[in-house]
Amino acid sequence: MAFVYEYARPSVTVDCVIFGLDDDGLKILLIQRDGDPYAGSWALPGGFVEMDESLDQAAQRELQEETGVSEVFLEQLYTFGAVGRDPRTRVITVAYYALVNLKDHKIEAATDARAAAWFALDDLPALAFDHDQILQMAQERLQGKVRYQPIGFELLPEKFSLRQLQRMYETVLGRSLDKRNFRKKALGLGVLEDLNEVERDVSHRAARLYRFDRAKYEQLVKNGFHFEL
Amino acid sequence: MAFVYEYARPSVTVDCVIFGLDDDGLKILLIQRDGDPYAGSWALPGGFVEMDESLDQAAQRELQEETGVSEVFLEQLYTFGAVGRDPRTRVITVAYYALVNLKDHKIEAATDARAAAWFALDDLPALAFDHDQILQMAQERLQGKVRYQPIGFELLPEKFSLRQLQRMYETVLGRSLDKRNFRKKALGLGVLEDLNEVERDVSHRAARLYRFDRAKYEQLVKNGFHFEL
DNA sequence: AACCTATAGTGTCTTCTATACACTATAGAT
DNA sequence: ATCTATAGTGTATAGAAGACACTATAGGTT
Repeated sequence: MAFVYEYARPSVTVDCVIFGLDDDGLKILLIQRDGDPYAGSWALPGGFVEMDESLDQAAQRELQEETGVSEVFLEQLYTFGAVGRDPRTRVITVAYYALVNLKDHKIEAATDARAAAWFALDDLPALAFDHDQILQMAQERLQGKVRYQPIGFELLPEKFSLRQLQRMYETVLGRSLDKRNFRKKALGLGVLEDLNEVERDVSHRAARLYRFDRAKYEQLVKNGFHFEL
Repeated sequence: MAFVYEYARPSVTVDCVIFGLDDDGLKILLIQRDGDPYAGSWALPGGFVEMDESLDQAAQRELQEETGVSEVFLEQLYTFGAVGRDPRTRVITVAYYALVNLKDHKIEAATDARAAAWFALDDLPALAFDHDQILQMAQERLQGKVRYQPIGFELLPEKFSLRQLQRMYETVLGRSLDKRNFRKKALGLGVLEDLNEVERDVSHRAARLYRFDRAKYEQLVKNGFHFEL
């Protein structure tokens, strides 16, 4: 492995853009940096990739260490490698993104972060490094992807009503959808399992609850079905 | 920059999947490796990222050095970082892909490669490292992307007939398309400039020639137009 | 008990888009 | 003059997307 030391080579980090949904809309998870550079600034959770872990594993580990959030479905977003993006030295970062149901994931700041917190997308602090660029690309990817793949189900609780599903789509897409057309289409996809249950303790007519049937979804995809919502 | 030496950190390379089109169909550009590991094997052109160049620049440089192909529009594909993908040490590779018109790009093997050559996709040699995986992902991306973005124009010469355009789409998508419907749709997009010229020296009725109007395309995209072919 | 409020749930019509499909025109070769 | 290979053109049908308004009901309020 001598060549590793022959020249200075770029280092590799991972950074995670974690989207969460609650009644106020979309949020993202940030940490407050403890060490230099950008000490005190808010940043995406992330850190250096170790020799004995894959990129995916590194992203999961850093997310867990810095925020306490674990077991999320992280998807690779893009790799950022501009020369000056870290003021200290050359750092290439592989960015990941994920969607989580905000209520399922309690956060706890840890180790190399002062704090971890959810921020509304329209009320963000200044971010360290080029993390604003990374976030922007993540939002674009999310909007593009949610239209033809049912990734958005990660944002919802296990059991959800069609209204919750519609609001999630409206929030992510940033526009309103027609109720009847949405329901027709969502049910027509054949990946929602009707639980024969209704909401409880709501002061209006209770909605039926559904579950996302991932097995049926994967079967349809295998047969070449093309999703779109 | 002391920390670079405190621990062994993964190295970073770039690899390029270059698709070319000629009358026989889709080809990809490979180099024969000169040094270990996999000496003599065919592989995707690529190499280590230097400290003072961006990832995109590194991909362009390695492609030029190893194959003589330059000035192509490289797009980032995915970053591969499994622990054992290079037998020597830990190497993370950022994969790029591009489409070129085969006749415009004469290849010339150089420096750290024995040879460079185009290979038909259905008649490939065994590839070094995990390059078969990278290639497979590139093919999937290409098929997905060609349907809703006019990237395929890179595969054609500057001036082309609608027949050439249709054959290119058929080749990439792997299925045949209806001539009249294809022409209707292609012309309807409004990004083809009619050059008021026809083919020369063909032993049949000569086809009109068109040019891809990138400026018009970008203007339409900016106004939220959603392409699909 | 009557009423209020908030959301659930339901169908039809119109418009647009995708697809299937067959013949005439013409440049160059024979 | 004829042949060959490809250019170029329009319509009809089927399916998908989008617009649109009312009745039903759980719980709260008076």
